[in-house]
Amino acid sequence: MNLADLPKQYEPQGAQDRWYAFWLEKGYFHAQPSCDKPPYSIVIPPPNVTGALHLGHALNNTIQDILSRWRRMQGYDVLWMPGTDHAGIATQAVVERRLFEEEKKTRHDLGREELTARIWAWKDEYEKRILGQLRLMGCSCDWERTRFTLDAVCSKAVRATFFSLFKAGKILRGKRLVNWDVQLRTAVADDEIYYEETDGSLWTIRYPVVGSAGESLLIATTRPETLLGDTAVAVHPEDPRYKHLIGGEVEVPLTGRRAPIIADPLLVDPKFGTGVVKVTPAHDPSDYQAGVRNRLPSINLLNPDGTYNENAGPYAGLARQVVRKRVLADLEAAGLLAKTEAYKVRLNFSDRSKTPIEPYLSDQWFVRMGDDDDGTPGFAQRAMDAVTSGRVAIHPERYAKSYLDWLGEKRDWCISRQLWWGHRIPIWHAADRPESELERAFAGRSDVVWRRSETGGWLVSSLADLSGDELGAGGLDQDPDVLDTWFSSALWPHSTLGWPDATPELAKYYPTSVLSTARDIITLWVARMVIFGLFNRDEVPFRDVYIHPVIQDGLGRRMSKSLGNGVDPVDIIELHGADALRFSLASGTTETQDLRMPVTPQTLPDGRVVNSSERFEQGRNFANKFWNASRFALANLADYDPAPLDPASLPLEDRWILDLLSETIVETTAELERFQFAEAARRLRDLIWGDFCDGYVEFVKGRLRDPETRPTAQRVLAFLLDQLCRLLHPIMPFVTEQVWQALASIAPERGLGAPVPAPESVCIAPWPEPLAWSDPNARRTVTLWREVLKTVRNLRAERDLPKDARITPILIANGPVLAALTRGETLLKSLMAAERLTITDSAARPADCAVAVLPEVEVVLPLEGLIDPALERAKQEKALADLERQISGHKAKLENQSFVARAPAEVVEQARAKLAELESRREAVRGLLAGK
RNA sequence: GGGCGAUUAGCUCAGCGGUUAGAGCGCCUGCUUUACACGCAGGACGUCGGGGGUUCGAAUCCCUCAUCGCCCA
Repeated sequence: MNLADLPKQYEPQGAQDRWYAFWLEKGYFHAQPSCDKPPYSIVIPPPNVTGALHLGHALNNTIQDILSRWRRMQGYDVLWMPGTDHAGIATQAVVERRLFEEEKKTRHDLGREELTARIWAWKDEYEKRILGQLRLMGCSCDWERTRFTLDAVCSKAVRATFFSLFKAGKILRGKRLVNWDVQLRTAVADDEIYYEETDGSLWTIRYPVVGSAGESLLIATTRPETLLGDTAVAVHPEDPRYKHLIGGEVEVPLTGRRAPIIADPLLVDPKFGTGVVKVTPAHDPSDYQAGVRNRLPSINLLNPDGTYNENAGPYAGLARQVVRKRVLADLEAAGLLAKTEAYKVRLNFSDRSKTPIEPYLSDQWFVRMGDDDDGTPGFAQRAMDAVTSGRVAIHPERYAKSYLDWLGEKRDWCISRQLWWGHRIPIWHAADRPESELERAFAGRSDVVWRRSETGGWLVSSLADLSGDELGAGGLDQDPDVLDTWFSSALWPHSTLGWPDATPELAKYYPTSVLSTARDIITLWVARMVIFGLFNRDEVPFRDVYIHPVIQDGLGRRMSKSLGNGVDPVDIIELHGADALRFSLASGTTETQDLRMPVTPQTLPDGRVVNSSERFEQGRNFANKFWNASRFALANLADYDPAPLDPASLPLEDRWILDLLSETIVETTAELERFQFAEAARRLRDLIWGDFCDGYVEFVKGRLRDPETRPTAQRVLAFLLDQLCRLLHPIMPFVTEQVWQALASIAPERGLGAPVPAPESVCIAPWPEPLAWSDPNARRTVTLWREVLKTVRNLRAERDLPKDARITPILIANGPVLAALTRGETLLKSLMAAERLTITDSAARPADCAVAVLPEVEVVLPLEGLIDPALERAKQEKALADLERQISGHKAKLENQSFVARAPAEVVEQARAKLAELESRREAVRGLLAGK
């Protein structure tokens, strides 16, 4: 192969297109349940079809692909299951917003069927885009098995799960206070709302005390209109101002209703405001809790669209803001408004519609998380046990705490959403009637169960859709709600494998090996997968959970569209290539919780200005470095001859790099096993750049020029390149395949001993094994050579020698060190570009010379006429002072009796040896100074 | 309010009880040395957030304060 055939700079685009297609064509990513390789499986955290992938996705999928490719090379039958999530409210909100912006229509103008059709179209577009992005990144997913949380396979699992939950009594229905989005007309989860401080007012309202003429309670509130739903007022039980009123009643202004004065130490802070609060259980979360504690009735004032309902009497049918105005005016008129003050209010907004959230009492469906009445551990407890027992291991370990804390609350999971996009709840409502009618209608059917509803009537759940006429025309109405998105996501590790059917995939790949995800969904998603995995399969869904860091910009802010600080992985691929993206991300994947990437604008070849980060240049440069080292090797392998080789007879520098390679294989493997991606990347970079490129390539150049030594050097070089491709492949799949294929064309058979044919792709090449031998002596010797070389260069640079100056270095050493240097004489001389190299045990030095005293060798550079003696002397004096400082440090340590007595013997010994070495170097430097 | 984490070179991060605290980027100096200027060679830059403690020995363990971030109320 000719150097001219290979571009000087690595061209990622061509390699990406070519080799990704090749891998697909070969079917390397397709798992085979029938094969006898052991399984290794990962399910992708399905990206939401709301939008395209961001850098966080790129990071997570890089990790998963590293694991998948590495394990595939290790000989596992790897299944990386790809797919996407319908993302319920998020997707519906996006489509609804667009519908309104573009056509000024709401979902009610379209109807359920038409709206969901539009969302499906959106889904098709984004699913395609997302999966395309994963391919661009090089992800080795099993595309033939791609799933979608709303497809037939996943839907079947959802239906089966709901049905068995219902049958097992784990499904509850009840009135609960939820975060209500009045625009989308649905409950939203706590994590789907955000807070904002706004300027509001604090109104103080007078509540007359019943039966105590003239006495009244002053109550401050930011939401005066909710007094229409007050069912109590509360004071602190120990508050002397109000103790005498507890048990009495007040008149709720404007309603003509009476409400009790209750004592509640949790709800009331006597130091805040007037020390009296109104209690509106249907419209405030803490009031709701107080209502439950004190058995208060609730009055729901709201219609689903946010207007006030008939319970608001004369205010019925009005919007919240209008009600507030009228209530305030009416209070003023009645003389019951005592005070109005400006006040900062913390308002909740829906993340989806950006409108204020109303706490709203509504019928919702729940999955029971608590333990059974007889003490049998419930869902939350079982999921906690899975982690505390170690059946699921979370990495880094500290994240197990948030998992356990959250589950420890054992709060029921609200699974209903008043949306149109999602899995419809498989419940049919029937009016009250004798149970015998149900028994008759569903006689002989095991796929239908029913239960009495707490509001009267029947709830019927079924595995198959019911027509609605089973109890006579119109006797059954399907519940309009859909399930929380997390319900289907919680099934992902087994639903994607075909459960409830007993598929070969389910048998082989469940439980999966690793789940890689972000910490913000440990509770929402990870915990729930464990719960449903245990419920449906009686087995945890994965053995290891890896929590990756969150990517932020340089200021520590999350990347987001609204901030304009987001980095699009596709842009990075276009700028620097997929390997650069992957390597840079892997390098940042430490155990830290946040990964900062300072964002800088950059111009694409087509002129578009996009966000990038300088950190990606790290990966680009490394890919290019590897590419060029490979070019060098390939160009020198033209006449490669795969004859057998005896590793024992190789030169020291070969044995040195092979020993380093072997060590890196062991360590990189260990780092990957421990999910230490940054460490793995660092070790590979150090070996390839620091040792192979900077060291070995320079060492071997001379031998490649000599026909005598060339064949052996070539065989080692081909072997090294082969091994490096394999090691680097999981992180940088494209450049390694590009090199692998080029290598195959000139050195198809390679290996350290007897040559063997190389696999047709690095993608399926076995993961490297460490060598059977190690050679500490080669390591020591070559390390010494490199130190000496560095020292000579350093002397040249520091003494400002002209670059073409012919030097004649002298190396002074004794015993084994002298021998080690002598073995490297030819190599050292050539790499120093020395006219003459003297290696000796004689301490005689020329008069004018620059000297560096290393621990075991003195490097002397004769510089007759080129040297300023005063300057040289100053340098040696500085070196002497440096040594003195260190010597006194070590002396003090060794004179300390407790150190000698208490420190481990080997540490003391080390200190003694170090001191001896420092002292001998000092002697040498003193000698130099004396000679001047 | 509770929990978790961070604070080390200008920036991004390693190091987590034992030599003189490291890397990449950036910075400075010199180099068209036929693999690579996305490079090579060399260099400068840190009282490891403050204070206390444990220890023969602390960036590393403990306590405390400060600042920042995340999660849960």
